[in-house]
Amino acid sequence: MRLFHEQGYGATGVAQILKEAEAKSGSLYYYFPAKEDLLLAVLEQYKKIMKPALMAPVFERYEDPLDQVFGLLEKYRDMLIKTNCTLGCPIGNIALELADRHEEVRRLCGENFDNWKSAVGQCLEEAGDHLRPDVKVGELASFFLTVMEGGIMQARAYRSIEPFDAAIASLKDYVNHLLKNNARPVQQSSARD
Amino acid sequence: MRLFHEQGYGATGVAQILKEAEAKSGSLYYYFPAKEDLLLAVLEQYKKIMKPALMAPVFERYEDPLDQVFGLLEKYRDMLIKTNCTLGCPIGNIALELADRHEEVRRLCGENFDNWKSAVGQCLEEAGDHLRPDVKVGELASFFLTVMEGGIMQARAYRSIEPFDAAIASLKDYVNHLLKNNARPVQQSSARD
DNA sequence: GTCTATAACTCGATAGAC
DNA sequence: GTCTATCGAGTTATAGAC
Repeated sequence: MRLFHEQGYGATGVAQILKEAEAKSGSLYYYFPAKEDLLLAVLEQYKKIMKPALMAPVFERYEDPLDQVFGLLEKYRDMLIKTNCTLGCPIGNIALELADRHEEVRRLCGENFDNWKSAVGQCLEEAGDHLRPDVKVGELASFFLTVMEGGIMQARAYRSIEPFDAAIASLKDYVNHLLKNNARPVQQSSARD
Repeated sequence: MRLFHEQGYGATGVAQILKEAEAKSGSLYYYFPAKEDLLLAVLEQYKKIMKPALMAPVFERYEDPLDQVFGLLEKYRDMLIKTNCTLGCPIGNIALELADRHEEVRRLCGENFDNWKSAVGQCLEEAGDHLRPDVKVGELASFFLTVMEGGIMQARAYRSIEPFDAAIASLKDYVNHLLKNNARPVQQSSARD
């Protein structure tokens, strides 16, 4: 899981996996008939842990559903900062590297994205009272994913957090335009965090 | 250029390049000492042709600068449609695959992004009269790139144009919020095209 | 400058002993 | 189930003839 995230699937050799896992090829291939099966298992694992390991801790820290959503984006920002803007979203990486060639991989990336958007969409539903009635929650959740993935890509390409922060700032600005007039606006910068 | 775009850098073997180019290894390595030098040349080539080959034809078709920008996005949509949502942005692909490992590659991806945003930013400057005075053109241009790249990623992961179209629709909605009240809004769907 | 042949190495995967 | 040894194909790159 870690190596695929850090280096990508193709660039990670089975030999390195065996070395860092302190396992032998016989053992690995007994459980995973091919390298690709290992990737599928990794993607299944991401599906399993996304909500309990990634979202739950964030959602517990905030009451307001919009704070929860932007707190989630902050998690990805933390990862960029910690890795000097080298590590991106593990699903997005795999999707761009392999979605065209391995249908099963593509499907699992889609399911991970679905779960991500479903969780974000749920927050937006809860914030529905503060949103203008014509706002389509599903499309907005999809837009959150789009902006996050695009922001991560630029952060990695520039090896700088700046374009990611700019993307989130624009997203917050947009969300504020979608709020009813009497709603408390989403704060720029870390004032809300 | 084509093979790196279709398959990625790592997944494209020198042997395949030689075969499809009908060249022999001796010739290739005479001009490009290593495979990576070929990639650098490809990225330089993208820098060269981006404006004359990609942007100029679009910008000629439209008078209104906002039409020009969204016409450019439509070009990427065309590519997704033509390839059944398998081919993405060549620069974004390379950036996510190699930005962490090859500093020179990363720098060239950044320069390609810079040029893209500079061209989009110029359009936005020209549309400045219709934009609210507090709109920061540079940040908005960066947001266009973010949304486009994120939209392409989702389109490829779902092998469907729908999430891309949804992303562009949200972006248009946002831009309309940034327009002065007397400005003609950007049209959703193909009404403007 | 371009050719053929191949070196030197890594890749994913397997066979067979234990 | 796990081990060692290794297969065969594919990789990037080079040497040397022309």
